[in-house]
Amino acid sequence: MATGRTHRPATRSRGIPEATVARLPLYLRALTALSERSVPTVSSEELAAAAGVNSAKLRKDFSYLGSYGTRGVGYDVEYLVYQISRELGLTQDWPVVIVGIGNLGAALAGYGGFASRGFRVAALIDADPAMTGKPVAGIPVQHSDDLEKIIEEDGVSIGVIATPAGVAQQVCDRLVAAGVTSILNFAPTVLSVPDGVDVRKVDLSIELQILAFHEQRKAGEEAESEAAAVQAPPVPLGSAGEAPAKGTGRKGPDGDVPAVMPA
Amino acid sequence: MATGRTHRPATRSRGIPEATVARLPLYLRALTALSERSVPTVSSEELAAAAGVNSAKLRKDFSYLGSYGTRGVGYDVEYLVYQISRELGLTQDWPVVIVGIGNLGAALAGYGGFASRGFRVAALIDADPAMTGKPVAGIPVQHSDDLEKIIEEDGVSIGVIATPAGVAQQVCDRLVAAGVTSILNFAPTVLSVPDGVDVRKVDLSIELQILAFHEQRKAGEEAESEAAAVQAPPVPLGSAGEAPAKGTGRKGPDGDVPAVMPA
DNA sequence: CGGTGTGAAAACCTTCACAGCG
DNA sequence: CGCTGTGAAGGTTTTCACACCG
Repeated sequence: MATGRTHRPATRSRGIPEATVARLPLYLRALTALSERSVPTVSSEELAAAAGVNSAKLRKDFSYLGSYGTRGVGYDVEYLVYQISRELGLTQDWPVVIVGIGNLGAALAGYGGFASRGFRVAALIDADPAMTGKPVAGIPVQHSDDLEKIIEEDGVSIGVIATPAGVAQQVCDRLVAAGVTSILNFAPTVLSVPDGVDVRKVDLSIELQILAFHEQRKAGEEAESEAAAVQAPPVPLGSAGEAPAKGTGRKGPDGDVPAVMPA
Repeated sequence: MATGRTHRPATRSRGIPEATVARLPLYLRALTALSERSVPTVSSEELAAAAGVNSAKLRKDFSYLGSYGTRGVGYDVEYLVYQISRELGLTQDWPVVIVGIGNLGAALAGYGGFASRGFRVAALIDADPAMTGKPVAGIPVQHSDDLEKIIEEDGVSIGVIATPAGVAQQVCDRLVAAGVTSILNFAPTVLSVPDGVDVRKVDLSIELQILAFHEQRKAGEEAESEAAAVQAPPVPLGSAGEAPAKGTGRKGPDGDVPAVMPA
């Protein structure tokens, strides 16, 4: 998912696997909840359940951070919260800019979990002059002409792109040129960035499509055995099939199966 | 990421790796763009670039679907669009309900990429009576009392949860009880669901934390060599320590390293 | 005894590199 | 000749299972 560098031959040791990094926030959330309920210690089994993973994975993950547990007892909640926060870099605060204050951008600006964990919305930026000055979630929107100035003045290194897809790459380029090195992209486009810049994307439509895939499969499962009919093997028949139509459409490559390409 | 089942010992063949499934939507998007520009064929190299992956991976991915390319030429764009759509189950349309019409829910309701690829917002549901009947993105909000009725009448199998974390599990339970078998969760909670139900989550805060981790590492890289000072090894000294205190910030815990657990 | 920490095995995913087809 | 399709190699992640410690 992350694009830029991420490799680096591991100078000495200090190499936490990416998969583990991606789970640390989950653990942290579960631990924070425990902490709020003043639970002093927790076992890998309990914590794993709360985080929705299995305990072997959790223990292995923690083993990359160091030996922070007590055998026969479990983990000290407060202590672990602190260690994970530190590992994730959440003991410092990260100013963040959000570019593109439409529906989504506004929702993000108002998102609580944002401020809670070390992130601070340093600025909201939009290209629409009509938005300039209007407060969204208590923060006045600034015009995108000032993007570079804002980034530099505030020392922002993380940018969130919530613009339409069409302008996302331009916005990205400007952010990067101004010094941003991590980008969270909500626009449905592939961003290209120079080495050393990380991009993560969040795409509703992709998530839904993945769900649809599994959903479809569940439906097919009922009629399971060998009835290789509607959407099965990669060669035979040449029945109907009816191709797409609208958002995509054109004629309708219909012979469905290989053999010869339509067009 | 997906929670529920996903395993199943692969009854016969028909096993597209999860990682591949997760990329199909990306390919589809890139292909759709090419299709709109009336590009007839594309090579694995070109398509891979457009989708932001490398070409070997793309070819391997496609090989799980079948042999849809032409050696020496490439892939027929229209044909591939259709094959991938079919594989993902996008040739049928999927009614979707969105529960929780706050800022985020409203943004999702208005999201274009939604309707475009086979998904149809069948209903918007919110617990606030003041919202009931109010149109959001052209669709009137319905009250959550009617949740079960809506799901059943429309044959909805995909639900999107955009409620506050506190009620997400209850909403999830009701959705599942009413027949939903795929859930996209935007609330920052781990949902537990019975076997056979898929959950995917989207969590802004987690994504930001992952970025922060890499960002922090970049910063540390500048002072690289062996100056094992600030955030290094897992054993020595035993200075301050000072556990955190809720929100995040407080003093400036700096003694930093382990040795003894605070608490 | 109970639960962590971890080698070793298994599963999964990516990349390489090239045979083979159009 | 050019590009797909794919075995095989290499890497990463997950799971197992148990030694070891409090």
